[in-house]
Amino acid sequence: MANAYAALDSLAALGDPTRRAIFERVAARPSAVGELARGLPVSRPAVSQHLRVLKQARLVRETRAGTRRIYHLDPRGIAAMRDWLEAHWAAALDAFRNFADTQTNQEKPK
Amino acid sequence: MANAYAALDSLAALGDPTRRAIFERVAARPSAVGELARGLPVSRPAVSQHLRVLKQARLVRETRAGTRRIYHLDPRGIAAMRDWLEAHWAAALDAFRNFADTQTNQEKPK
DNA sequence: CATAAGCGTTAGCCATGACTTACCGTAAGT
DNA sequence: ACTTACGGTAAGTCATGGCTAACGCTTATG
Repeated sequence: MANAYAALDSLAALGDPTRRAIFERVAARPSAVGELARGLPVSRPAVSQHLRVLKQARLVRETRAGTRRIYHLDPRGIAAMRDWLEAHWAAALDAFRNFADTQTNQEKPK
Repeated sequence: MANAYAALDSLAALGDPTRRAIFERVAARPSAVGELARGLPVSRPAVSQHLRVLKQARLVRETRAGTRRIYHLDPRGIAAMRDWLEAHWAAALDAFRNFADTQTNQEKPK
């Protein structure tokens, strides 16, 4: 169940708002560390530490270009989250229908 | 705008492993608070507090049945996460292709 | 009315982790 | 070789939040 753990890591990683901001910037365009730090209210080492977490969660990958590291998205982490979420999405609908059946008294329709 | 924040709340809420455990149990079957607490290594008030966070994130909803509160899934939070993730899933693939192109050119942005 | 069951809430403790400063390694330019 | 730019790492501080114990409210049952 290594995939399941990867999905959990992704969720935990994106739980932090600063990491979400970094993730969305990297999603918009592959960027270097200093470049990301300049557009955020935190220091460069903080960005570096966040990128390490995102990397461990398989959400980003780095490519060295001279002294710079270009970070871009890693589809693996997103795919793991996507699979995890789709499974529970199906369960949510099932449970909801099941619950709605036993509640068919005064429930207002959409 | 409200939807975007809802998606972020969902991600933050599921970032905690205990909340994920509670969420998955509720997803499997609508349950009462004490019932959930008995199957988890934390106290009942802890479960209650986690359920409050999950409720604010639109991931669960409660229904009163006598003195008990039955918690079941709320599709809204999952749908918000799903939409957010699908958007970045598409961006991930785009950025990935885009990155592959600039790799052959050795261009540096900005 | 009295008792019990089921939960939410509060107060407080404590561990996790997010952040900064300082430092060191590496690669490119002069 | 020296200097500059870029970024990962270490150490230490501080706030966030997850947890428990204690309390009170509400509803069912005798």
